[in-house]
Amino acid sequence: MEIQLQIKMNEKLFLRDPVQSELGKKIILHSIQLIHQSGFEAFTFKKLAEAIGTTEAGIYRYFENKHRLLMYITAWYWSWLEYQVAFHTHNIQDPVVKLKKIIQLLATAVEDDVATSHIDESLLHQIIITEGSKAYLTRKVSEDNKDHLFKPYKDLCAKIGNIILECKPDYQYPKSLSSTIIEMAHFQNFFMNNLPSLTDFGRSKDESEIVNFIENLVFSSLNRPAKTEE
Amino acid sequence: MEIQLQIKMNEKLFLRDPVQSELGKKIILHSIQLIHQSGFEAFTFKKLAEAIGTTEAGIYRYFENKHRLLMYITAWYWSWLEYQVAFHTHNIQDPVVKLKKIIQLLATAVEDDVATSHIDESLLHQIIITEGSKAYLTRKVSEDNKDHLFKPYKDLCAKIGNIILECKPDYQYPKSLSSTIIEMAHFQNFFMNNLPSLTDFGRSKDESEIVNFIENLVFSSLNRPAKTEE
DNA sequence: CTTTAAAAGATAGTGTTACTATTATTTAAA
DNA sequence: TTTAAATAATAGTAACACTATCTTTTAAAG
Repeated sequence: MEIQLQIKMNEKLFLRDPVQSELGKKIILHSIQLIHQSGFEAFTFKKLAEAIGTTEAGIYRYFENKHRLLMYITAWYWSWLEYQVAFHTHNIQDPVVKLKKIIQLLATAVEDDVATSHIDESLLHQIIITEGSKAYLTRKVSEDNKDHLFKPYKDLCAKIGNIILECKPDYQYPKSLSSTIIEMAHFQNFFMNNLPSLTDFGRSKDESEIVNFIENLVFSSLNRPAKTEE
Repeated sequence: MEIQLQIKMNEKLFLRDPVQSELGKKIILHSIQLIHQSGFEAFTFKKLAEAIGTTEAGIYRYFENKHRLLMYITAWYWSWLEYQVAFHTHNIQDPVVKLKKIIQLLATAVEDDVATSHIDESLLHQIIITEGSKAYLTRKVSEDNKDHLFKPYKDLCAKIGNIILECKPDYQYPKSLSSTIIEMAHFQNFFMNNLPSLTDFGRSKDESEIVNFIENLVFSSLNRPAKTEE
């Protein structure tokens, strides 16, 4: 049985749909590899074109510029992750168990998903950790947001927020806690590997400790006894 | 009484010390203004030179490139904030009160500090929210880290970590919680203003709600009853 | 099997960015 | 008053971020 997973992307993310052609798929595949290798700053359409064996102009027919390409791959990642979440939490009743599963999915290295041949999810995960926030930390956020380019991220955040509310219906900050979980899963990973003294996992470099930390944080808050102290 | 606050910066951050000359101070002042106006991506040494009334080559005598300049102003900010923390928590005994004060300092807009004439801290605070993480989210982190360029950030993180331990000596993740507080104070602010659906403060756009959220999160964790549930 | 259109490839060109180098002028200390 | 340091002025280069145009290939439609 061979199943190919297709994620429908917002059309504003590209000029020509990359999944519709060989060249398009090569662009995605190689841009992930190149960005992973040398980082987004050093990544250029020229290098990408050389890696693929096409020309700069060829890439520009698919993506307006490299920032839009980054937007595309991050949006793809969040969509894919939402699918992963749906898949792995399916049939789980207890919202606490669900939420733990989600934290684990967020904070743990992913394996390459065979259902998407032109994308290496484990590389992508690494990229999102380092480059993901650059997709929105720009002056064009609001503009990009109006084009709904962050919808996958927001959908995932909303979904996690709802599960948080299932755990504790009167919790006041489901969305903020949700975005905190997402961001911290990545930031703590980046810090652990690059600025270890900002974390408590610098020695072990063990992702499961990030899971423990986030679980501790989240469930302390959600299991908190009704207002007495403070 | 007029007191000027001087922060000693790591010499690797610059080629020529900007606080030692008028031109240098202008570079800092105007770069903060320009980055605040149009963002770090759009910021160039040419524009900066024009704004100051000098030449590109003039700027290059002070800073190797614009990334180093960003490193400089972020490092300056964290040093200044550590001083603020020391100042505002001085004479406070209760570590919980201290920690609350720190959360408030991190998450709340700062007023311009008159003791530093060439720097507008309120603009700087805005810059750090949007551009701060770009200082370390690069391929050069480890290299920059070896030059101790992140020391101010790490010092602040360690300081907060110690106060966390004062609150709860057996807490397992003081450093991770500390970096989480710092990052979330900024990220939730960015989200609140730019991608409000990722937070629960999109309506009010009230910074004090960020303070409440972070306090809730932190003190749930620190007041957590000794292992029983979960 | 041929026409036609779309996609891709090849090539060239432009303005901007990120620098480096050189020389002249100002300023400020010896 | 000399001298050195800092600054200003100017020029130049390689890479980057595009845009334009034209030709060839490919693939669908008639």
